[in-house]
Amino acid sequence: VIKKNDNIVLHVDVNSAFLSWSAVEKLRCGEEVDIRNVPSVIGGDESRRHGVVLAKSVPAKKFGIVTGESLYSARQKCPNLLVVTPDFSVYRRCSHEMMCILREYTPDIEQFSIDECFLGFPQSIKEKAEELGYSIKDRIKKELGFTVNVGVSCNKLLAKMASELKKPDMLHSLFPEEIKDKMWPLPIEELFMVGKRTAERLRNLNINTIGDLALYDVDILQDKFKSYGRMIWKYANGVDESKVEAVESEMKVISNSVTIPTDVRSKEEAYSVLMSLSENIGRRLRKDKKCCRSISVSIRNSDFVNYSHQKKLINPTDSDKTIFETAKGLFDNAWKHEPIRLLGVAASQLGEQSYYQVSLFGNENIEKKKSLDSALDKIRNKYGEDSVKKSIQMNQRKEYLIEEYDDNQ
DNA sequence: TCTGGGGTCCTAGGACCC
DNA sequence: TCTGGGGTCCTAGGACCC
Repeated sequence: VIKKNDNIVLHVDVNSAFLSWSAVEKLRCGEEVDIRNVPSVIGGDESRRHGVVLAKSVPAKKFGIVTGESLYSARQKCPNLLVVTPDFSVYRRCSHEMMCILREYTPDIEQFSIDECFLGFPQSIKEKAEELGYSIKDRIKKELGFTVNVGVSCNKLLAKMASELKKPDMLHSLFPEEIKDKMWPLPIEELFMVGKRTAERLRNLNINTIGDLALYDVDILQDKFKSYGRMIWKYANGVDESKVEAVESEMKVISNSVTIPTDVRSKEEAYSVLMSLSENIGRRLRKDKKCCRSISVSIRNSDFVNYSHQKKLINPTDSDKTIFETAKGLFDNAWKHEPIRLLGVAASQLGEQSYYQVSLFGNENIEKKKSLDSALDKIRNKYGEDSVKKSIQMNQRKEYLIEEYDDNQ
């Protein structure tokens, strides 16, 4: 039974976002070549082991280069590949400029990621929906210099699937009556929320296309894939009851992780990294006026195996020191004494700072920690913090400062 | 010089309580 | 003495998204 949805939803998706945005920025700065027209990718610094493809140009795609693969392998496919360093401040700016334009069309707008968003409209505009989509697409191209794909349908899932159909600089509709022709022939992994692992398991059931999934027995899917089975079956049938959420939902987790340029082998080195990660988390918590009630530490070893430990806190906190001390303890319990490639710290079970402050009692050191953290926030805001190296120097300095406030929490 | 970083959500199993 | 089940909380791990 397909539920009828009374809304029109547009999905706007920037084509090769990072690459397009870097291209626009380079042209703006007077560079001659448009990197969109040559085999190019956006990729990180391989010497810091950030060597993955974050976005690719259309010519690069013709060499079989895919997002997420290593630059090493991308270069083997295309020896003359141009690799461009990402510039996230440019991306944030371009994203913001696009969102400002989109907001002119409706207040019912949900940003889904840095380069995607959903726009909700009343059913009454249905006849003009495509025209509206085209004008949005062309206006972004004209005013901002990059192209987007637009999907038009009656719910978010179908609008998103529509915008993925053929790229770049295209608009597609995907209303329920078009599902059979436009969506069902696609391979199963092109369905939103069906990744590599699920695609493999579905293929073992002889489910190869989205249509195969749509027509499969939902009870068997539910048995094998639990709630996820029913969800992807609904998606394959174009059913999605979720609303365009114009109000930003509260962040549930704040995390920070880093691939270390060379494997960490000692506890002390690991502690230094955990300290700067903890400070980053603490600062962001305080900026959002939030406290966390749970901390987790993740480790990726040199064989790329990940594991993590987490711990619920007795008292919610936004203190660098408490986060760090907890992370240190978690690390000591988790670490298998093998070379470490990546370390991460995450704070979850977030809640309002003010709520926790009134509900807290018996911890007089909170105010002391607060003043220390806010003093350091000011220093960091003034001088910036970025590189792990620089942070480690600051950490050592902070180590001294912190001794005076140690309360053995 | 092969493989980033930041998120959301779900499940399973154990502890503990009634 | 033995057996049982439901509910909640916590942790670890894994799927997916961009």
